[in-house]
Amino acid sequence: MARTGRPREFDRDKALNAAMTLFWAQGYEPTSLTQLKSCMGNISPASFYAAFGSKEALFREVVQHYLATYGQVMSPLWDENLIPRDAIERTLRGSARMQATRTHPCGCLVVSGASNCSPENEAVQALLAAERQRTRTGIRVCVERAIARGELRDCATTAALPDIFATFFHGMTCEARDGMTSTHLDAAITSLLTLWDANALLTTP
Amino acid sequence: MARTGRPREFDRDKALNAAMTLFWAQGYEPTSLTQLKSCMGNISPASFYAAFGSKEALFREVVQHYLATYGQVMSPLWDENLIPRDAIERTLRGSARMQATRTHPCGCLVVSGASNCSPENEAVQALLAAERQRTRTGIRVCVERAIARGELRDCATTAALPDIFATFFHGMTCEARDGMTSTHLDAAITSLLTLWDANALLTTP
DNA sequence: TTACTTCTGGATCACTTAATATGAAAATCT
DNA sequence: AGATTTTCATATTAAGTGATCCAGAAGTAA
Repeated sequence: MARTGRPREFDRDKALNAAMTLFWAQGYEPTSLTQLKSCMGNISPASFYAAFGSKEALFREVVQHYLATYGQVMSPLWDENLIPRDAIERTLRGSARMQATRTHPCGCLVVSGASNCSPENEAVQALLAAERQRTRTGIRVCVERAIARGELRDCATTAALPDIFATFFHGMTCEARDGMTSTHLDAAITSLLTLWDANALLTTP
Repeated sequence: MARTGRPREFDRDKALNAAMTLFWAQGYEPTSLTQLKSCMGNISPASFYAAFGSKEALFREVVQHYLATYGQVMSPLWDENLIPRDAIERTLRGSARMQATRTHPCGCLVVSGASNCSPENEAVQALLAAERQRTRTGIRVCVERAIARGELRDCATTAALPDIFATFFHGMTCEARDGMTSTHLDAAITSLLTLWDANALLTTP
């Protein structure tokens, strides 16, 4: 795009990554422009606004970047080549490991990125809420597919499975941020999945 | 205490309740003094600081008030007269109904009250984190008591039950705030508890 | 009444917020 | 070279932040 003119002195990708880490740790509102500019390499206000537009625009870009990288732990949910149970198990385990890893802030940015918001930033909150809804849909589709494929009983217990998985999934953010280890989360997932297996149907191999 | 002098013109309890609602909906940091004073009956800064000390002091009082009222849905957890399974079921169902009720902000104040915090307000965050830890302990004690009483198998699945319940419990805040109804949460709890029953032992009546 | 205590309203504190304006510096293209 | 384009650093904007201060009003106790 910008072939001519003075090249920017800071690395835009590195700056975006640094911003993501800060937003991830503190959330949208408590993160100030001053903190952002500082962690992005002491860039000036002019450089910031020229490169990213505004705080909200930067946050939206951060969310997209997050979804394209760390958020990919959710991708099994949309992989129709996977057996539904596998898709959910991989998603849960992958997300648990990711959220509990200490090389970056704990928990999920989509869950905790804008959980405290004043009315004026409703749009930011809605952005993440929509993404969470997408996740719920993905889980529900997986369970319905399992029932349709005859891998899961069609009963009251399995009808509630999507809500259980979604609630558990979103709860992991709180647990991970409060220090629960990946090992503990993984054990909980193993135990939780016996709820699936208890309602599984035998499939002819 | 204050027998003499000019009596305050506003109702301190009503003001505290109004502040609780606002903190509950928006969280600690995004809630400004201006908003607080406004919702507390357009009281003046002087009146505010005389009655509550500071924003943080008010928040701590709000949390105590919350625990003493809405937070009482957790009390079965500490009632040793209840059968452990009952204690957990009542806590989950009571909390689900409370969190999804629309007469006040959705979700749990202890979970979402300070989830987005800058470093300078770490103390506020720690206050709620300690309370969440208390809940986890309560759940764990219940499960351990059930095992000790011979009502629950002692195996890997049941060892993970406390973490499952805690994660699910804290996840309800996200779901309730995103609009999940009490009915759906209740169905999820019913289904989740089959995980307990699948590992229950028969007790001689 | 008089003395004392407490609350109220308004002005104001120093500071931070997100966002601009300006002019010079540094690179590319013709 | 010279013209153009873009970025940079500094200063500055207006509004909002939590928190104080003070004069006066409104009550109680003697």
